[in-house]
Amino acid sequence: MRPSKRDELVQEALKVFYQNGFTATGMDMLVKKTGISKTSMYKHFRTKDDLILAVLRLRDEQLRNWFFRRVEELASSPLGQLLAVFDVLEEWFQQPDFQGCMFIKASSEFQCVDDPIYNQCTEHKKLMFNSVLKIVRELETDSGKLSPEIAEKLTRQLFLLKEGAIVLKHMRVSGSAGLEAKEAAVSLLQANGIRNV
Amino acid sequence: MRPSKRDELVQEALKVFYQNGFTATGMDMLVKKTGISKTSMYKHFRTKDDLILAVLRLRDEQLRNWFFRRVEELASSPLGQLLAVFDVLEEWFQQPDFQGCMFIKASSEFQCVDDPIYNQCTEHKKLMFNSVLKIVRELETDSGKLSPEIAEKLTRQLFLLKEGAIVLKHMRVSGSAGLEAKEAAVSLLQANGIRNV
DNA sequence: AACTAAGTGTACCGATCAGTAAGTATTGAT
DNA sequence: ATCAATACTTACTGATCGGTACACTTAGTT
Repeated sequence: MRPSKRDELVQEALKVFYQNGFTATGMDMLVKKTGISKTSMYKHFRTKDDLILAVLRLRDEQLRNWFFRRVEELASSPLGQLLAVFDVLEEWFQQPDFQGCMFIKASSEFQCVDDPIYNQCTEHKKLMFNSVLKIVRELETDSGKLSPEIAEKLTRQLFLLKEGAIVLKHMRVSGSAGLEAKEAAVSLLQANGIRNV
Repeated sequence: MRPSKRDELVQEALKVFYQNGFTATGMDMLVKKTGISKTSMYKHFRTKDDLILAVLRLRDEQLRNWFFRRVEELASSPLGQLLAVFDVLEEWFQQPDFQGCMFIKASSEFQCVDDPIYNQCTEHKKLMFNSVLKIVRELETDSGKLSPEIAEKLTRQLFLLKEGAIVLKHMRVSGSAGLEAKEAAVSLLQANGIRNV
């Protein structure tokens, strides 16, 4: 198999776009930073937007896999995993190269509703949401599982905390946004009658 | 006094930057959209970044004034105002030209910690935070006001909900993010022993 | 009438933008 | 050894970038 230039390009482009922004990063800068020739880039991707889409696909895979693998490493019960979500969030924030959520940032630069880049960003968030929802559905109350409606509502509320934490951490408004979100999450779980929280 | 071209420029530039992004909007596009000559622009602002800073200053003033005036119109008690924060948030989301938070987006494009634009964005968030904090400090529990530490912690949690709602609304992940945030806020207030919520 | 402040249009600067063309070097499989 | 795929270098396109130079108009003040 090929550990090809293409993958190498996408990986490096991810770093540059993440740190420098999408519009602000020119293809010539990518040539300089990756050492890959422009001809070669355009053989793999027809346009810059196509490259960005590939970068976002990689990031989606990377982040979701890493995130929920860590969650599973930290806890096995549904309740434990749900709380671990916020611990992993904080882990992410503490990484030295943390610069916010790539998808929030990309959707800030490509806001048009029918832009494929914008839509890929929303798709990522929906996938993250569904992964959290899956955990919430397994939670135990004193009277068994949550109703589907309550589970969805609770997940939406927890998701608000998560996204807010990402933004406020990136904007340096809050130093420990992950932990604050976790505390708030505990309150929300208790308010919904979750056992043993 | 002059209702001058300068103000006109900043107001129009705000709209264009908001809908189209900062880096993606060139000065020539601003000429086209505002009808103001480039010479004139550069007589008022030395650089594009200076113009952006002026735009953000205007936006900060506009948004904060509007937001908390609406909050005061909707309720007079501290508890009522705090809940009204999320109603006003939802009002904002329902405006047809809503395109997310200008400061979150600007800080996505200008991420460098020592960039004046980035710093003005964080400043706006801190001002918003302090305004909410001021309300929280007036809340009544069964045993009087909240301790300063609890008040700050609660405000941070509510702020997470607010920022999360902005992002998820902008990314069309949640259709009624303001109301969801409000429900979550109620739970957090109850969890902190606030009276009559 | 003379002066000033604030605005305009046009043309330009060098740099960079996304993307292409043409020709050459490197590589691995057969 | 040959062949084809892949990547390379260099140079280029036309458009646009942020920003400037210069000559002109307009309006208000004195």
